[in-house]
Amino acid sequence: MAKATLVSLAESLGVSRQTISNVINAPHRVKPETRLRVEHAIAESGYRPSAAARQLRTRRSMNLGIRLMPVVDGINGSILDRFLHALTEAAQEDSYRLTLFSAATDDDEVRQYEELLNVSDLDGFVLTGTHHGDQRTAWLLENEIPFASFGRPWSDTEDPFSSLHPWVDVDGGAGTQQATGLLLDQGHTAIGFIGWPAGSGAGDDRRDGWRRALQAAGVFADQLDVAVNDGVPAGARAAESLIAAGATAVVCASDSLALGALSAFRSQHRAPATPNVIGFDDTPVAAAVGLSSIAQPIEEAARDIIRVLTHTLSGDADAGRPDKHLLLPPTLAQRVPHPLAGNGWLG
Amino acid sequence: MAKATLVSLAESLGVSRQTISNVINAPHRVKPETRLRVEHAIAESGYRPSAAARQLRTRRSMNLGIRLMPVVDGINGSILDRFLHALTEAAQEDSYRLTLFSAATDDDEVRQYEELLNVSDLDGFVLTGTHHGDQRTAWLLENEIPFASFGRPWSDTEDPFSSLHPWVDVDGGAGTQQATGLLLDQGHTAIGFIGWPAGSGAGDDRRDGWRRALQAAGVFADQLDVAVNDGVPAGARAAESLIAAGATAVVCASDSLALGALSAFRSQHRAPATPNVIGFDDTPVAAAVGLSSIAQPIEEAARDIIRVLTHTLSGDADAGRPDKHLLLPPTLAQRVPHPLAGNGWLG
DNA sequence: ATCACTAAGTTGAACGATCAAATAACGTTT
DNA sequence: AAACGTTATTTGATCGTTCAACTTAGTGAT
Repeated sequence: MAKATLVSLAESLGVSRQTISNVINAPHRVKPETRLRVEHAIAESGYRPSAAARQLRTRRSMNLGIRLMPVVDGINGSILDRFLHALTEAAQEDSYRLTLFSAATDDDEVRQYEELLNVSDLDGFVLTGTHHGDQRTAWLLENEIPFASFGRPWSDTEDPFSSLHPWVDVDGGAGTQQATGLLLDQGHTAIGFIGWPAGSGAGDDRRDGWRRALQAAGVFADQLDVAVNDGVPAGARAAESLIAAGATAVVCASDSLALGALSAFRSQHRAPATPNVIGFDDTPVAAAVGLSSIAQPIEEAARDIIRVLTHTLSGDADAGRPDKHLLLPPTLAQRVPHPLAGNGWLG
Repeated sequence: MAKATLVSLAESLGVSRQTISNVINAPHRVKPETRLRVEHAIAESGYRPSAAARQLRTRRSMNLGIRLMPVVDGINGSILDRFLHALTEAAQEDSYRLTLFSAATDDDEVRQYEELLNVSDLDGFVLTGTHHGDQRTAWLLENEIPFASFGRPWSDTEDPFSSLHPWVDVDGGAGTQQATGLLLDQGHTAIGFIGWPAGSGAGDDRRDGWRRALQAAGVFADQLDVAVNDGVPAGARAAESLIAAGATAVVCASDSLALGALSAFRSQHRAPATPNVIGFDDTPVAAAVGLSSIAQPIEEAARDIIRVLTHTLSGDADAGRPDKHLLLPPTLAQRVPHPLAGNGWLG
């Protein structure tokens, strides 16, 4: 038998196409009796509405685009995994779906926007990893494509809370500040920071948190600040230099770096009774070796991003509108390193 | 100005809509001169074809669905990341896009198929992690939905190479067999295997490879076979019991297990000069600690899956058809453990 | 009996592309 | 110059919905 459509179903039932459409999209408009009759016929015939026809008419695809970031490091990458998951589920709950695309660079990402909008109807985009002078947000704003970003718009001059596009971010600085505060409470004064080279927004923010905590405590430790590219070996080397400079504890911008640092402390037999290395992102590996780490509420962030984006898309009035800009607080996952853990992840 | 369509563009250019359509879809049919004129006008007007209208007419969405598996373990999860990436890129090259969805169980996955087919037009699905008695493949076949799976159809009675649906898989058994062979060559005879409880298809296949290698060498080692659920701690405990039983080397069904095993060997100071623990999947963490591991050609697998699936969808004749069933050989990434590595990942 | 209102259902007209068939333009051959 | 075969372009119909406007019937107030 031929594939069922609204018309074919309507004919066989003796009602109009619109009635069937109403059963699907606005059941309250149909008399319960006929509704049941139609619903039964739908199930019977295996009728499936054509999404294309609906999209053509309603001008909405219920599809959101998201870029799959290049795999950099299996350790930190796992948080992206969680994010993608939460995002998919949140979108699903609001009847949206996620369309993947991959791009090597930001420029490439913009090219992909163009391409995707040409061949696919996307209602909006989710951005991750915003940074200074981000070309992508500029392009999207200019072309009036709806989007929301995980990451605030980093700018030296403008207040992120007055930005034109919705965003959700985690207050990394508050996290490192809290972590540093904890180490201070435990009696450490020579607390180092291992982070990334300046300019990355999120990285600078994390460094600032560490600095703020020390300043508040009246401790001067600017010389205990190291900037390296991410990775376990780099973290170990950085920690070695910090130990040589007298550091007794470190806060790190990532778990990869922290894992290296932990290893450095252990191999120098400088491990105190209480945890003295704190990582960032609370990855599974951190949990496995008992590394304390700053945990981002990533699932919550994903839900908020979807909420704020779908709200923009639904075009509702501002009444009852969720906040367009959200800065979520991280939490500190405190752990006691396993007695054997951390010794020699990679020298 | 209003949004440009084929008709509005055609009018302003003094040509017919079909000519513009041809410029986009079959440029060779249009006189170079007019083609340039049209192309210029397209760029000028910022015209974007409506994907929905095209889909409605052509009855193809160029969209493939893929389920995002639950995050289980940051270590083994990273291979899924690579797979998803490669799949996205391969799809992109063939002008297909990937639509994500998540499902907690297989039953749930089938429900999602239903739902997705109702609200979204998907041309097909990519399945991962096939297993014995897989409900999903059965449902998809019954409803005549095109799909391809990463993972052969596991069955005790039927030959996977005569299965009705296309699949691509990696010959895990060949990998563990080769790995075991290498350990035999190095003089080990008491070689253990740490794998998962029977029934998982891929897991059983890996165990079989180990067994085949030992049988071929005339070694009997059935008592050195341990089945545990995946994880670093479980691997460590399993290795301890194997060491107690006299094992001098182990092959593992995953890097998580291998990491635990490496740790167990080190903490018992039983580390020989040559690597005696071999993992599976060649994850970034394995690379970081210098763990030898069986590497799946995951990018190649992804490309092959897309190729075979898109071919099915294009409906071309069997001539020039790629193989519907592909079993790819893994490779062994041999590494020398870092002197400090592996000591106490988690006892 | 009239009017206003709501509820239930119908109908014509889009939405914006592609397919298939028809026509126009053009150089070649007879 | 007529007939022919390509190539270039146009036209009519169609894909399957939803929107907006319309009919019809039923309810209750005036």
